[in-house]
Amino acid sequence: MESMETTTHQQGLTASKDAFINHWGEMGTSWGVPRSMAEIHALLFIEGRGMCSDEIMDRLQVSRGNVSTTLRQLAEWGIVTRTRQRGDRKDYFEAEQDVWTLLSLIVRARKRRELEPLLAALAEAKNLAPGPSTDGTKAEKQARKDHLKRLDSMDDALKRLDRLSDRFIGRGGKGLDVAVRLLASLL
Amino acid sequence: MESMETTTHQQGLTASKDAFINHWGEMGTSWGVPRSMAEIHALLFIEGRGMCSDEIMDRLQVSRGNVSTTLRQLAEWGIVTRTRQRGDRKDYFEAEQDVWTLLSLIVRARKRRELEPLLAALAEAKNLAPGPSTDGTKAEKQARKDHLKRLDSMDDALKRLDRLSDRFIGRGGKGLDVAVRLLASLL
DNA sequence: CTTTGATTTCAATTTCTTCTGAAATTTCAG
DNA sequence: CTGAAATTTCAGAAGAAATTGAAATCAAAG
Repeated sequence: MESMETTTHQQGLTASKDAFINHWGEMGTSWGVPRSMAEIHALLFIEGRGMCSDEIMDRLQVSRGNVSTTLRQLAEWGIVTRTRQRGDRKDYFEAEQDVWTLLSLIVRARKRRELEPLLAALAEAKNLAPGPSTDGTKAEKQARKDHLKRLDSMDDALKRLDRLSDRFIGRGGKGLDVAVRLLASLL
Repeated sequence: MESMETTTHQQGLTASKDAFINHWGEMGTSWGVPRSMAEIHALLFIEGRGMCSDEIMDRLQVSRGNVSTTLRQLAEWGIVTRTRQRGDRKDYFEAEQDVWTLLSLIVRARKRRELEPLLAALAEAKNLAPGPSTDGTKAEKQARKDHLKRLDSMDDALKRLDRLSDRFIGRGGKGLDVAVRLLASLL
């Protein structure tokens, strides 16, 4: 019976999608991303087509407000694109389908939001630190020197990562892919 | 007046340390790390010496229970080392001082806790997905094929990252440093 | 073995984040 | 301009996560 087969397949397909969505949402929480945001993204990714807010609400059982806010953020980060279909007032959203581009966009957004402010903070901490003047006991001088060294080593490492991500993630999208293949090939 | 100079320097040093601790704690929260855990780590890093729980409690104003639990986790991840001084019942803790080793340890811990479970979840999702049998409409067959392709592309990318991190982060500690310099030199 | 000092555990609490839902706003067709 | 259909906003509710603190446990010294 043809339709029974089809039903079974559909069930499997849906179960597989659900599993993906659930786990992606779970992962989100441990990375500081709200579960529902990760789930909405996972849904759009795994469906691979434009969806409107009503469909998303129904499928994931989340509120309209949540969907609206979340989609705006995802769109800001470039992970999701808003499109409209002619003769239809609704907005449709679809997720970036290329995984490396997706990862690049995520890295880029986090770099902006978090790495850059941290670098600014390190600069501030360096400013506050006393310079290497000659007074104080020997131990005090050493302590000031060591402190600056710690700040510098942290600063150096993060700046290096910052520049690297500019290079390999900047523009295009395949940069990350290239970098990973390159590293892998160099053992 | 010598002691005044010294006082000023001490103040600057403390202010600089505090700034570092505060910002590191702030960063922690946006990466899903409890603020107090990030702060405790920052304190140990920036002091660069063994500290006992009482000193940490006093300095950061956090509870004994919190300090105990947090230090155990940091020690589990290898970011912090527990030591004892002879003739002293207290435990002393000090943080890894090499920044690249530190970053490696962080990446390793997150990989274990999050990347590996996600890879397992993807395998599960693949299992649940219907295979590419020939029945159903043309559109249905295509949908099954596309779905598997999405899961595979995600799986591929994450597995690649998983393997890379094994290579460059595994053992030692300087692997990350090498990888970053390598990439930077290759433009 | 007992005492003392330290650490661990965990239920209760507090704090912070996320989510909801309805009102306000915007958009567009007619 | 008007009204229908959609989106956005945001105050409050719900929920999740972090933190406390005190009791239980453990460990070393005597």
